[in-house]
Formats: sequence, C-alpha cells, structure tokens
Amino acid sequence: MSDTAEAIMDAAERRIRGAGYSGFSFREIAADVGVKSASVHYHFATKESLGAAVAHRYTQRFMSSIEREVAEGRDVIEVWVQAFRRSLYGDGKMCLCGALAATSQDLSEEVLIEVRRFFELGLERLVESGLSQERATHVLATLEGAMLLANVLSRPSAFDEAAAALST
Amino acid sequence: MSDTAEAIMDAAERRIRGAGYSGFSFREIAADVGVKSASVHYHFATKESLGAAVAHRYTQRFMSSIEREVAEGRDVIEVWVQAFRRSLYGDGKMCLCGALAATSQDLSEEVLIEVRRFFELGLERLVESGLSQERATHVLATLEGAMLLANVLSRPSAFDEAAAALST
DNA sequence: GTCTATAATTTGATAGAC
DNA sequence: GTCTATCAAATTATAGAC
Repeated sequence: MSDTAEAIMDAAERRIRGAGYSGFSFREIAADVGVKSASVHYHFATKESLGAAVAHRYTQRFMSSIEREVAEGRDVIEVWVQAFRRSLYGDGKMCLCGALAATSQDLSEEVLIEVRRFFELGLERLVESGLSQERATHVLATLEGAMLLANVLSRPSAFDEAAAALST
Repeated sequence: MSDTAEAIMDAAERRIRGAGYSGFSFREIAADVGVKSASVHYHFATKESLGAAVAHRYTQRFMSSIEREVAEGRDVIEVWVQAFRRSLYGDGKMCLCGALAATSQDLSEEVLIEVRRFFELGLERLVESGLSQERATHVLATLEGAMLLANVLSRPSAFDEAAAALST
C-alpha cells in the first residue's frame, strides 16, 4: 500500500465521517491529497471500491484497538465507550460506519457488506466478553446514537451524558 | 398546501429516510409523484427549502404524536420507544432527522437548523417529563442508535434488543 | 504514478409556452 | 400548475502522453 493510497483513504475517511458516502467526490479527495482525480482512480478504480476499502480498514483498526485494550485487563464497557469518545473528541465527527449505516440505501452491495461487518463483529465481540445479546446491542446502539447527537448538536458533552448510563 | 406539494414532501421524506440528503434528486422525487422536476421546483424553489420543510413537518408530527400519547397518561419512556418502533416496523427506514444528522456536514444551514430543532425539542420534552438531562440524552441516543443498527442489519429485532434496557 | 483532456451522465435550476 | 427544452456545473470514469 503506497503512501498516496493511504493518504487517499485518510482523506476519504474524514470526508465520509462528516458528510457520508454521497457527500464526497473524487475531486475533493484529490484536492485534499494534492493530486488530480485521475490519480485517485489509479489507486481505487471506482468510488465503491474506495468506500469499501476505507470501511474495511476502519473496522480492522477499531477492532484491533478494542482487542488490545481488553487484553490489558481493562473493563470491556469502558474500553468501548473510550474508543468512541476518543474519536468524537479528536475531530468531532461521526463513527465512519455509523455515518454510512444511516443512509444504507445509498450504498452499493460492496460497501454495505463492509459496514454490516463492522456491526456484526462489534456485537460478536461484546457477546464474547460476556454481555448478553440484548446488552451488547444496547451498548453499541447507545454509543452510535451518542455520537450522532453530539455531532449534530456540536456539543461533545452530549456523548458523555448519553454514555454515562453504560458505565454504572 | 396543495395535494401535489404534500405528495412531494411525502416522497422526499421516504427518500431521505433511506438514503439521506445527498441520496435523492428532484428527478427521482418527480418520478415518485408522477410529475416533472420543473413542477417540483414550482412548489419548492430549492432542494434546501424542500429538505428544511420536510424536516420541519416531521418534527411537528413527531412531537404532536408524543404530546398526545403522554397526555393520555401513558408512560413517557414507553411512548418514545413506541414512536420510533412504529416507524421502523412500518417501513424499515431511519428516523428522518437521524438520517440527516448522521451526515450533518453535508447539510446547508437552513436544513441543519431544522434537524437540530428536532433533537433540542426532543431533549427538552423528555426533561419536562421529569427525566434528568443525562437520562434524556441517553434515551434519545439509544433510540436513534437502535434504529440505525436495525436498519443497516435489516434486523428489526435489534431495535427491541437495544431499547429493552430503557423500559426496565 | 501522475498528468491533461475529455466522454457520458446526472444534478439543481430557469425560461417560456400552454 | 404543469409542461418541454435547456443551461451550467459537477459527477464518475477512461484514454493516452509523459
């Protein structure tokens, strides 16, 4: 994976987290990176393949981070809350897969598969940690909704208010 | 408000709930209603004004429904859970303002104001019903996230799993 | 690998006839 | 109020030079 390809994925991730799949264009990504849109197509043939690649990388990174921190013996719920919280307070944008999931009928099958994978793996991992299916779904839903509210209201503290109930 | 204008808003609401603001076009709306896109522009000068009008109507309807049911003496949390649940099980799509909020950087100021109003009024109403600010934010976040998960996983029961903890 | 140039389509929006 | 016709701009994507 070249530096340019990684820079393209970084730019796409940022754009998608703010404006969703239909909210970014190859020309915008190219401008962010400092190349022309034809060069973006050299690295990612289609917009769908770029979207899918970004969602896949996001899931890998997210789950690896969770895995590592849980292995350190930290409380599972706390690890999940902090993973989302860091992202929100870092740049005030949505969860990438949350932003894509909210407009799922706007996604091609290729992208949708990757987005679903994020939520399926997430629930699976929470259940493995000992939570019931109900509790796992509640935790993931609350964190996604908490990011959505904090994001649209431009009030990061809304995330903490919404997530507080998970820690008790 | 003419029948055509209402039909246009209905079509736009359905499209936005599935694919977000950038996920629908005037031509698609026109085809849904059975007119030409120029006629859509006659009723709504710009896409932004249509988006704002649809979000405003959605908020009015939603809050009126909540108000009516709470006045009947029903449990407040249960009223909110059922309001979202009916919508999801009705057509398996997102909350309109949730779908818009998830890609908030893709919205014009005109639309964003209406979307924010939905969440601000919602929190206000929950607090008026006796919930703490924290609890109100938790309830709204959980319900939006529950719709998002159920929607993207095509599994309505995920909503019930996520929302179950609110009723206990 | 990146560029210029361009094709093919879609988009929001407008002018003017009826 | 709705239509046909059209515009200007933006979109994804490709061809071919360097």
